[in-house]
Amino acid sequence: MRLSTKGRYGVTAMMDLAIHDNAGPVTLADISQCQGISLSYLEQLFSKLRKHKLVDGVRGPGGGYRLARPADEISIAEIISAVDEKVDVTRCNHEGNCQDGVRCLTHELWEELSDRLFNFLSGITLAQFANRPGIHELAIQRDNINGRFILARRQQEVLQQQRRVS
Amino acid sequence: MRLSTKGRYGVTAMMDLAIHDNAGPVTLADISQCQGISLSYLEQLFSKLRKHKLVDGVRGPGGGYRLARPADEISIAEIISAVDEKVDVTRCNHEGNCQDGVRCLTHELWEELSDRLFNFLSGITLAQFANRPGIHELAIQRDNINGRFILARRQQEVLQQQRRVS
DNA sequence: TTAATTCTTGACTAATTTACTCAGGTAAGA
DNA sequence: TCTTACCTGAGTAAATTAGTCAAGAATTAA
Repeated sequence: MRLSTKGRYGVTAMMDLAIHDNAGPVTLADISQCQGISLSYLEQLFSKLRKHKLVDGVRGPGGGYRLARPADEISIAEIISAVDEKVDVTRCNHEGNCQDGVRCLTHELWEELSDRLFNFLSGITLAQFANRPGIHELAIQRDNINGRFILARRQQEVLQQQRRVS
Repeated sequence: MRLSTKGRYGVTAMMDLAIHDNAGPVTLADISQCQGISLSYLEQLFSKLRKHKLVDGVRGPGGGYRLARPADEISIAEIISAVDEKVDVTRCNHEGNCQDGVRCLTHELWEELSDRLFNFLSGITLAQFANRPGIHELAIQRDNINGRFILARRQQEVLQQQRRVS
């Protein structure tokens, strides 16, 4: 179990998707502007999220990313381990090289702590954050104020249709 | 909240101290050999642990480090934040520069998750690992087999006394 | 008192990871 | 066909990690 800013970026970006889940795909450019993360860096993160089947990419105009599964089936632990890429296999690989028993001992204790942490984060889903009362409305409202995102896009569509008619 | 190998080193080293707590100070050289961490790197980690009042250093022959408080009053969260040195203040510092409300929104959600994690780790103490039935006996036994640590040091003292007598 | 031991501090460095840039692709819709 | 936006990979600057080296201070044992 590891937790760095990389994991935080992954989780916050996924929260963003979850909040806008029912309003079409979200572009990385939007997330980039909102969260202050470089676009290409996000592309790398989402490449991993895609490979781990956590998001679906939708190409072409109007495309972007959406959650691959319902928000209540995606845990924080999944996101972090997808992005942070577990490393660091314990040096004592249960062979002859672990000559000192006490190392193994504290290793075992650490493994247990790590497991507890993972289980804790497995029990927390995106939905617990996205579906809280008021959050969704607040998001739409704020998007609207800033004149971007999905609502802004819808407005553009309306404008284009009006032009076509006239 | 962050969690890297540095934090793991800190926690496992502290577990080591907790296990040997009632048998005098533990030297960094011992921990270094047991855990496979370089001595000087441990010195840096323990410098931080000392500044955060988690351990006491005992100088001179027979010295080493011991816990500054009982193991049941030291939480994992304390150790990690002492060693890992919280960084990364959120970019949106509640001033005018956070122009996009959605950023603030996901930031708040992240903060909440971070808090939950911290509270979880605050509820886990060193004692929960060190005081488990059998652990302590096992540690002594293994130390004995490897002929090092406190027991080995005691044996040396006995031998030296015998020399004095003869 | 002297020597050995062990903590304590600081400066410096190699390796790794993070965060980012650039530069080109490819698929899908208008 | 043109634009949009995903997708990929190579390369890079900055930060962090992990470690080395060297000197010094406190304490105990001889």
